[in-house]
Amino acid sequence: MDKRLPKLEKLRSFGAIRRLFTEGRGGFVYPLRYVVYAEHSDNDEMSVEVLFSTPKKFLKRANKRNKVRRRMREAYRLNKHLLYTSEDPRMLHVALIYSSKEVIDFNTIENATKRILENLAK
RNA sequence: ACGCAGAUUCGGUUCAUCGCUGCCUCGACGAGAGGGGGAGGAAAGUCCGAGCAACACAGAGCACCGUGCAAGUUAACGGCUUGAUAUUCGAGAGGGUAUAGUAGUGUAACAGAAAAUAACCGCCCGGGCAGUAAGCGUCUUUCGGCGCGUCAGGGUAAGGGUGAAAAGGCGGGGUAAGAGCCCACCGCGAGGGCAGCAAUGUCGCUCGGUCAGUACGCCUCACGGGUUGCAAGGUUAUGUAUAUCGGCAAUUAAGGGUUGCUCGCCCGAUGCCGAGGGGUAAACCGCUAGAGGUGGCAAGUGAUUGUCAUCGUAGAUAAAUGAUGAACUAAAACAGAACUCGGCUUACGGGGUCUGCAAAUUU
Repeated sequence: MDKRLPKLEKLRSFGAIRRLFTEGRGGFVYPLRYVVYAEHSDNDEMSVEVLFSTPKKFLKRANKRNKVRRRMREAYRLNKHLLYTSEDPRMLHVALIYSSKEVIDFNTIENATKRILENLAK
């Protein structure tokens, strides 16, 4: 199973991000908010681009934002197979946004990430 | 030893599994494999000073801002070092704070008679007791004397519980009472000698009789200050404008630039010709070897400097340097590079080293 998360799987294009936030649909699983935009895949293969964000509004200190973002990325990396085993191949753009003023431990973040990915895979 | 003071230093480590990033080698510049790098003492605040870059540059006056003891140090500084003076905390080692000038000028809460002119209380002097006010007691035969009170006048700044601060202090003389009014000593100021580069210190010296209040401002003086910051700025690809630039013609006027204002200076509407390029958070350069680190020796009290040797030490771009588990040992503190340095300030669990202090306690 491929657990790597190279730069190619990160959402980096400005236009795609703008489209994601204007046209995507969202949800919330404590402590994460997520936004998703789906397209039909051209070659019938699953392809996902993901974006992690920790707003300065919730965590003032840069080192805390770093810590949380790294936990989110790690949780996604270890569980992204949930998406790739989906029955319905699409091209997905996903944004995961941290929404808590506390620095939360890895297990909670991982459980939230799992539930979000299971929802998206349906 | 415990306890203090100062300086300096460390800022979790190891293992396992799974990852991220850029560099080197193989491969084809791809995929992939291997190797060896990968946050801090403050990376932070953005408070000073520089480098670097672009733009501006015609100067003058006024304003504005910053700095303000001396000498040194440095690329530079408002930093640092050593020292000076005053004040303050501490038993001590030591620590904190302040510092140009005073010619002029303003303000000083509360308290206090009064906050710098001198008034008030008080003290003293001689006079009146009626005209708007007050006489009384006592001695005396009376005139009148004495005492108290009271009224206005004059002389005083010794005393007046305050306060951050009260117009030199103490003693003697002097006086109606007092006062540097006079004198001695101390203090203060000026000069001179000596010590020091200097700030300044000091004196068996000379002069001045009062010369010196404190705090905060205004003010004055000296020195300094162009603006914007790597999203600076440059190269390449694509290439449809209204930005922008140059030339010519035309026009002197709205406006713009020159840190703020005034003057001065410069540019100018529009047309034609030529150059140019918005966006795509495009790619690359800038981008890390630098006033660099470490060690030795030498100079210096020191900041620092010189010299020799040696080391190679993050360069990301939606943004890497991590996650989980285990052990040490206790779920380490503050905290995350964004062009680069020198400082300052602020945050910080727990240690290590060196030097010094010694009031109390224990050995």
